[in-house]
Amino acid sequence: MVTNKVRVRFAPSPTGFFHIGSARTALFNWLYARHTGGTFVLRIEDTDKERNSEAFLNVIYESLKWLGMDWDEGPGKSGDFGPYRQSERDHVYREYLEKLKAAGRTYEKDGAVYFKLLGERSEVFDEHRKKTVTKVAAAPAIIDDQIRGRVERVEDEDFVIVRSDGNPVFHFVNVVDDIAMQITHVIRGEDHLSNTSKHVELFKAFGVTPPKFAHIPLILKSDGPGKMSKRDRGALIEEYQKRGFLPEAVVNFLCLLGWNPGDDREKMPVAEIVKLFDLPGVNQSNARFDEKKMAHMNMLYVLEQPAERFVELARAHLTQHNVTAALAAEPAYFREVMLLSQPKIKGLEELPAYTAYFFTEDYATDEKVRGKVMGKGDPKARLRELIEVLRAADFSSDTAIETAIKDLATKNALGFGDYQAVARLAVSGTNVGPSITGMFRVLGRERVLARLERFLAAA
RNA sequence: GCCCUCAUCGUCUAGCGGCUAGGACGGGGCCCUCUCAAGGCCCAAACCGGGGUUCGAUUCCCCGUGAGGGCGCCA
Repeated sequence: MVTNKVRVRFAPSPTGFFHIGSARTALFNWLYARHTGGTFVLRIEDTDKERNSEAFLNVIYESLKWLGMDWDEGPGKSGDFGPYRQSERDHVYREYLEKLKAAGRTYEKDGAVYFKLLGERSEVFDEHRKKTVTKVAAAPAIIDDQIRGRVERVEDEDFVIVRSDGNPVFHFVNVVDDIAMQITHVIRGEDHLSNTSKHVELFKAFGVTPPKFAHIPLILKSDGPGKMSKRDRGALIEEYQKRGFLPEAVVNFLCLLGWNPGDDREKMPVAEIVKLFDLPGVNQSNARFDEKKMAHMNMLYVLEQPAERFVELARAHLTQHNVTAALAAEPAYFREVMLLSQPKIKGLEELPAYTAYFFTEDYATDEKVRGKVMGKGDPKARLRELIEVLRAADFSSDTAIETAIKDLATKNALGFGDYQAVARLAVSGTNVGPSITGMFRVLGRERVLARLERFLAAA
């Protein structure tokens, strides 16, 4: 069965947490598959038995699902090219190894199987590795790269394809599976570019035309030298999930690291990205990770969430973080508090602190703010006036409350702010929060009056 | 050390021989305003260096320099 349909694969190895760089590689593969109407294959490269773990494997599945990258073939899916875990494909590797042996392209040394390059051999002392190695004067491998153009590199040393313990190594299984799974485009990080000459030699040895390669730029750490590593802040996908980032914001941000639609657009729905994404649009230079820009993108998505979805997201986030006081509240009240907060926060992670005083009478008071607010005029007198007015005020809408306070201020030749500041301090303990009228309306008359009186008594 | 890749504001980037070098994040200022945000307007901020090619280079070529990657019986 030969088709010209695009088949791409994302081939992570479960040896660590799911990294932002891996996520973007997955994303570019997924986008390309969806853009071309091709097939997105998930293949697990778990040939290193020592370092693999099922826990990490689940993190990969969960992260991909969370980001909305569904795979067409792979673990948990049917497919004509399975199994999709390399640990279960030993028979395939054995079969392909025989082909290489039959072609006289292998030899054994120290119990390991080596792939034999074609060309003149000579012994050379390698300064870097401090040992003598056998160099092969091979013809350069041609890498047809969709992003970098034609790249030539000479592979000049035989390399191990099966370890002495019998397990095949990455370069070998990677190529074998790309052949067996009929992969048409290999989209991966630029850190693999130098290795690609090994892969090209293997493809040639199997008599197969190599797939198109596309080596995408790397993501560099935001400060300091080198590429992003798992220890860097912002490196782990599950961290974004925990912090309440919206997956569509993460996807949108990630796709902009090394790609752009060709114009000024940045915030785009994923369907639009799928429509516009193509390999020639991918940049060639590495990108530095910028947490602030990521946070900004997230805020844009928080702002535009429909009310019901936002409340749902908020509940999920507070549940994940065990914010019991909020979760115990009446659903209708919870909803009002969250919707009041939505336009004011940059991310879900602000929610617990931002809304705490709505769900407890035991909220802290910011002493710095207290000092500032209580030092101006006669705040206690204003509180007393406000309490009087609120006892009879209409609490059914923000504007009704606003009118009541404005009338009071006008009567006493003061401004709205003269009442707002002290009332906010009394009711929330801080100077940060939603509009005072919204706060009053949601908290309700009883709660507001109780808090104002309690504050006044203690002042 | 050898090999590969890359190079525009601090950062992400647009530009594909002729532009006042555009946008976004971040920073600064002003406006709006019940706090804090958000938002609106404005400002500062870049073509790594040197040679070519060309009437003309940010753009094409070469050399430096810088950055990143690879050189495992890891992936």
